[in-house]
Amino acid sequence: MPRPSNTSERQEQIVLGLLEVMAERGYERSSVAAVARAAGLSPGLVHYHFPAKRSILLRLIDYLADGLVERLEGRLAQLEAPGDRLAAWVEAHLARDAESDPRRVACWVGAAAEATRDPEVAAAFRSALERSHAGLVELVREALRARGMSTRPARSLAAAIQASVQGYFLLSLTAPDAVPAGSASSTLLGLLEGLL
Amino acid sequence: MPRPSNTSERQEQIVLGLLEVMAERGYERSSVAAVARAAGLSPGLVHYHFPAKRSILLRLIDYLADGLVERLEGRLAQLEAPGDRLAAWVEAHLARDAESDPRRVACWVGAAAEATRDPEVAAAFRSALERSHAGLVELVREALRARGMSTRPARSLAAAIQASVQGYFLLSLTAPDAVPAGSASSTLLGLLEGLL
Amino acid sequence: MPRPSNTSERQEQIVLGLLEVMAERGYERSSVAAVARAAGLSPGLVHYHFPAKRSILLRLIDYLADGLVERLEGRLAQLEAPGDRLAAWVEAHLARDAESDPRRVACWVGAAAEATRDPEVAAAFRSALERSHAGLVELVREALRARGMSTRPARSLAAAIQASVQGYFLLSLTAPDAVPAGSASSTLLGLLEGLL
Amino acid sequence: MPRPSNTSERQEQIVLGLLEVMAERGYERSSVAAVARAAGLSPGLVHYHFPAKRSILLRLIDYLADGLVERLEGRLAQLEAPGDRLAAWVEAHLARDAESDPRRVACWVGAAAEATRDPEVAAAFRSALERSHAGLVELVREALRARGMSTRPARSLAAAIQASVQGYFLLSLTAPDAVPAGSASSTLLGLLEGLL
DNA sequence: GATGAATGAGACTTCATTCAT
DNA sequence: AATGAATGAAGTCTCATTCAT
Repeated sequence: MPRPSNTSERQEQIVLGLLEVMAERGYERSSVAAVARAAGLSPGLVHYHFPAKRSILLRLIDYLADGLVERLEGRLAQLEAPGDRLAAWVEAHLARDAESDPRRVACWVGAAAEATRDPEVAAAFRSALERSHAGLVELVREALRARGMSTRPARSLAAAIQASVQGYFLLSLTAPDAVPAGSASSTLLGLLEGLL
Repeated sequence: MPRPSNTSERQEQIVLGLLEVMAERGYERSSVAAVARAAGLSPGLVHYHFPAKRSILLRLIDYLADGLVERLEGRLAQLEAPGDRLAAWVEAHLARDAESDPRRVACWVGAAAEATRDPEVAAAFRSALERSHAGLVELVREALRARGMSTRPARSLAAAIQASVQGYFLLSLTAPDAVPAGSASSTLLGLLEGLL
Repeated sequence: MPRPSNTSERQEQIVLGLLEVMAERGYERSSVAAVARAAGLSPGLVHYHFPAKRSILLRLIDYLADGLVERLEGRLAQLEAPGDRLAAWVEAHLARDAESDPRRVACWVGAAAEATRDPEVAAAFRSALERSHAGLVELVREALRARGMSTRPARSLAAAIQASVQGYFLLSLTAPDAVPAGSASSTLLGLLEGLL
Repeated sequence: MPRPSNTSERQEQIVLGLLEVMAERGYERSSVAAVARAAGLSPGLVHYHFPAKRSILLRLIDYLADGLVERLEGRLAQLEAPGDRLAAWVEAHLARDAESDPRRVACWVGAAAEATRDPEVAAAFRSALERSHAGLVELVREALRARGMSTRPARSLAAAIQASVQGYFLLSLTAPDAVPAGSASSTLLGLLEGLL
């Protein structure tokens, strides 16, 4: 009687272990042993379910993107007005509510740093980013159209918004005092308001 | 007859070695031996001039800030109009010209990631950031005043600008395709224009 | 109602798995998991049918000897003249025809190396070697007798022949260019001719 | 005052450590730690002087070849007659005298087995073999010429001699009882005598 | 009989730091 | 000041073997 595979549960368990450890120590210093401990598993088992440490990170990046997309879709579902929808995108990223998890932000920025030197991580990171960015470009285009403006600068504008969001992530981790509490999403939306 | 100290030249040499290696591999993977090699020195000498590997990073963070401030002052020196001065700040950060060095950006983002988990690095990073951020807040305030607007949102606005800049740094390293070439500083300035 | 045992089929399957993997990677680097995969079985099953990894090797050594003896008997069956029979022995070992399998040679030499340090493997290897060597000594004796020569040097001669064969195996794996194609068995037979 | 490099002494020390351990356990089971211990060094130091375990083996193969060539040249120096010189080649390989070291033979055969699956080791092994084999071909050619025979079969004959030698090595390790003591070189020379 | 998860020891390798010279 | 050898801890990964199902 074959034993049912539990690889996907275990993998998620391990990814959550990395999420926890990496938020604290960064990727490089998250030893496989520590990740295993955080996941409540034996060190050997990690390599039974993942071929290498790096592949856990790749999966974690996906996992973070999944969470974001889900959150985004929840907020977009009920909105019609282009302006509202764009605002919802920004808030899904920047709102610090019960759902949001600072560990996720820390891992995300850590993954970005890792992407800087590892091509495989870079690809995963880009593709994860793309999942929210493609939607953003479209939302910007809608908003421009709704106000009768040219959609030409849509990509540049989307890039500016994305950059702001990523930058807020980074600042919230490294220099939170520089960002007045709660100002992030409202200020960014204000800037957009001005332009549109 | 003691030899004349050459510690400060040597330290700069070593800092430049780290700049080079870290841009390629990240901080954690920059071995002291590799840094020494890049600096044209022996591994032992590194620890003669620095107590620990981390102190090289602390010094590098300062070095990066020095470069930025210098660049900033050069650009601000000749400008009077508040709007121009604010634009100069943005361009000093985002312009990709002969002076700018992608390795510096890579190290800066790497340092940010490192600051996430090491308090001492965090302090150095915050203080380096502060050196350009304090000026930014003041420039924003000037610009608001020049247009007869309240200076109340100055800090929030400065934070948004800073976030955009940091985010552009991060995106330029991890997903350059998302940012239309040359759009960074002009788009950000456009957003500010809209608001002011 | 116990299931009928299929251990012996399974064991052969596993031995063939080792033959395949070991020819490629050597014994030490042939993981049980890889052997199982090559055999189309699960890792756990290997240890159900064999107490330890080493016992697969012991069985493989026997298996290789079986193949050789079978081949030998096929060739000897129809020959009467002592000279021909000795030549048949040599050719059974050295001919590279459709029946011969380079993987077997690789495993054989790998087993020899393993025998160097593991007494149990050494015993199995010696006993496998003996199965073809005993016959060889006898064939040499016959050949000497047939020419009216003393049979005293039979063992030494047989050893020389055996050494040549084993050495050709080794060279064919490590330095095939040193051995002109097809020269092995004819040259060795030529040397014997000269002596006899 | 720079410290004088001792890398080459250390490397030799480490190679001798591998010689010792590998003769006993084979290459794969010779842990770097055990090699270091045998060499009287700390484990870390081994990797300071060698980039990887494998490179120690490459160096050992060279070392073994050096020893053989030296021994060979000593024996050839004083001989003129082609027949004697060929005999000297054989004896330099097979004589078991005070100079000869069974550990070297064990390592040599182990290296051959390793060459079977590692291309870099294979190259080193082939090149080491070539150092004695090139001379052998020439000696055979001389001997044939001296007796007014065609030198055409020189390469095949040399291969047969080389194979015998390598085979005697292998048998002496795995089945010494099959080879009557002291018979190796005299029997092989006898075979050559018969042909020439 | 069969599966595949689980374990834990041990392998190779890297590296910050120390120290004799 | 400077060199480069030396150390020892820690990291990633592999794997024979065991065991619940």
